[in-house]
Amino acid sequence: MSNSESQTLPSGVETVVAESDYPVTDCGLSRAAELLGDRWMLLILRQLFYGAHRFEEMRVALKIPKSVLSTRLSGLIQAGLVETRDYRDVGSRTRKAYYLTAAGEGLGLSFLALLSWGNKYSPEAFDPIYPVDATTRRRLKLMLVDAETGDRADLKQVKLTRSPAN
Amino acid sequence: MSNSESQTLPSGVETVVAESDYPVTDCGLSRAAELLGDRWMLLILRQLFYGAHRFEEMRVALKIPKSVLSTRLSGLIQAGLVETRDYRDVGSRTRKAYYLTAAGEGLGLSFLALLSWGNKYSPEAFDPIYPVDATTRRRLKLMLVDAETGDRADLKQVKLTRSPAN
DNA sequence: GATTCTGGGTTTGAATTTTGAACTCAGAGT
DNA sequence: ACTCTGAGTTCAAAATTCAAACCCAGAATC
Repeated sequence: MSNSESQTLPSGVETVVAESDYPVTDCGLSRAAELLGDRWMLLILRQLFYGAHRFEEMRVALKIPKSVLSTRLSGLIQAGLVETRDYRDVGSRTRKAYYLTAAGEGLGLSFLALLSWGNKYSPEAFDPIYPVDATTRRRLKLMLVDAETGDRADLKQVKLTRSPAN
Repeated sequence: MSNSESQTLPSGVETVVAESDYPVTDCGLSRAAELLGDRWMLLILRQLFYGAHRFEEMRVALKIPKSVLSTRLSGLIQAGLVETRDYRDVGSRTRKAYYLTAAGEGLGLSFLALLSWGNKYSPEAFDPIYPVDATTRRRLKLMLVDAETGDRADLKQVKLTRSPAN
């Protein structure tokens, strides 16, 4: 219990906390936690990223109860991460498929980060999946860089701040 | 229901799926979902990132029931993301504080990705927190790059693959 | 050396959520 | 008219979460 200015963190990360010590209520992560803090959300979003768009497809892949899938998808729609589009298979009536909106797609980087973390630290990461560039086929990774110059930055050097100019 | 080779995804992302259509069981994301797919885990980890290491500190900040905090912390320890260290305040006996291990710290990038996503897409991102470089104070962001050359890559160009050489 | 205080828990029973199975609905095909 | 299927909804049982009460150890105080 110390500051209300600047604080060095375990990771070497430093935060500037405006007035309160804790909770450091960064709305950003709270929002993410609220939405993804659920046994199924991440997995459902993964299905959408990977190209499973239909209710039944997802239900079978995830072995998720229909009732839960239904309410979760509604939630995602309400949260603006998912939208529906009609489709029609021959011999079937028109049905709804689920697609990510821009906000949903926006989670792409987070997904890659989590995927890479999971590969690296899961006890037995058998047969992991890597991101590569679709054309060059070269391996890709996430990096922290200066927002303007693009200079490489280090996670240990990260400080979280409230106002851009500080 | 189509391929078993290569697949173009909604985001323009393409996957190479070895033999099965769905589920594309990338263990990486499954692991993350398993651990973080809980109302509290992300928030607890955030506390640890932000420098709250003591039980009571976290409990108050998050308004989380003691019993839940207790079991979650045990879970994090078992999962290898958190370890305890003893500390001693004057006038108190030795107690345990919780710190991120290397695996825990490894989630740093994912956190920044989620934070940035939350800031960008939450309906009302009041007073968001940004990552800046601790010394230069310049704004930082996450970028997808070629793992070796460091050339900038595009999320739309991402393809997920199983074997490094493909 | 008995008493109090506090952080860090565990226990408990009630409230909530999740689950799986059964049921519904709508429209296409036969 | 009847059947079939994807996409739900409903419902009771099971699991989980919650808040409050209780416990425990050791430091300080008397």
